[in-house]
Amino acid sequence: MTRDISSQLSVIKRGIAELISEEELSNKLKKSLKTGKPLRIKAGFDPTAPDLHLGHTVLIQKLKQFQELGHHIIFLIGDFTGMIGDPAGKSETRKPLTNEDVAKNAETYRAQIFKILDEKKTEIVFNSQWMNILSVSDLIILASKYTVARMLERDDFKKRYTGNRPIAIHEFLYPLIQGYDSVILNADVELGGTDQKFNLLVGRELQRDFGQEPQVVMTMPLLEGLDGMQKMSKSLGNYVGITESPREIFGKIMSISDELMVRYYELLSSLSNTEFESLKNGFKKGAVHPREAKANLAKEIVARFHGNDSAIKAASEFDKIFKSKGIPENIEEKTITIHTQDIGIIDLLKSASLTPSTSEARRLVQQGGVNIDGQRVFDINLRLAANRDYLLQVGKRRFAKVSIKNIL
RNA sequence: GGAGAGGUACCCGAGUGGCCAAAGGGGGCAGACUGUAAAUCUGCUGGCGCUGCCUACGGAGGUUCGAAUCCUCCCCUCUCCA
Repeated sequence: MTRDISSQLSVIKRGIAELISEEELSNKLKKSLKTGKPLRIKAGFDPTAPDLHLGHTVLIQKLKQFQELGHHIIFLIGDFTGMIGDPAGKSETRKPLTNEDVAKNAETYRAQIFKILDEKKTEIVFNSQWMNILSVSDLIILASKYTVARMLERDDFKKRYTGNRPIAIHEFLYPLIQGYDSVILNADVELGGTDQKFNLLVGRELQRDFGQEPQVVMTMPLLEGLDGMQKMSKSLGNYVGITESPREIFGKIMSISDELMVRYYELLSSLSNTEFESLKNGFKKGAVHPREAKANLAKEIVARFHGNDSAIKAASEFDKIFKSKGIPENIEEKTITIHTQDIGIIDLLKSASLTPSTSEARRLVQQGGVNIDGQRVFDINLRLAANRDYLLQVGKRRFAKVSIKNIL
């Protein structure tokens, strides 16, 4: 910890949504510098969704910055809440996670976050460690520290309450449990998305009740998903998973709107503030070509998770397919076995899993979305002879080399 | 416990006996165009043995030639009262 307070603060504050409060943080940093004790930085994750996406990395990038400043990162896996199961409001019953699931998901997390964080300097904890041994009376005491009216201050509770939508009792316990985690961990700072603000603030109250100095609360903006409207989430399908292939990640970044690209630069790229501002202005004035800027962003992000070479390859592959209308390398090869001399195009598309249903296959052919050996096909009754290979293209980006073998 | 409102496709949301595989919007997919899987425009968007058939409007029965729409019971959500 060699950095002075103001330079630490400028790094920490970059890109954040809210800081409660800067003064408290500054005091904590001062104390830390004086005593040589790093600050304890907490961030919690839900193990029900083991796959991290770019939205999560906004937060993890911030943790990394703290880490680089020499502070102690505590990565909390909320396995206790995960094992209870998901809150109400869902029509389908969700099966609660088993110990095995949690362990597996935690392993996945570990592998994923250490693409960004330094493994040696990161502490991973599970809140089941202390929640499992909390007695009912302890829980009731915990619950007595908060009121319904205060719970209803939380925006989504309020919205549901006024919108006549259900709120299950245990949902009120979640903020309390999360706050209690901060007490147990003696957190100095807790990071979360802006949607976590309420929960994080509950942590402050509880710490005060338990005689601790309240944690500083820092929220990071929620990253919009690929649609640019709703927050990025797996269930909405508008996400970029960090374990996805370079080609997928690159393509998905290229598919975002120009407007959203600026936002992604702001929250995801490692550009400095001044670099970001100049890019933003250049874009506004038309000096920066949006396509090029987007490709650079896509490359940066692919490189982060797959390395530089993969990024360059993904970029050239993308150009090949979409700029020069070429075909990618490494096309998936499939063999279809039939018992007749030939096979109908619709059947083939379905057998090769290029479409989920025959109806979908029909629609695609009728709409001109299917090419065979570079030739567009419109006839849904077209039959293809067996014992040869075909290059199938469905839409712009689904390719397959299909070999049809007949066994009579 | 009582009274009332409601549960529609991936999501939101219309529809109160046949013209409803169900308006409209969002999302998704495809095509055109292009600077990209941007933007914009157009089409499509339950399944299948596809000019027809099957499944579908919380669940199970019933009335009817015919039901998302009417009746009965059940499940779930919300509001007010206790």
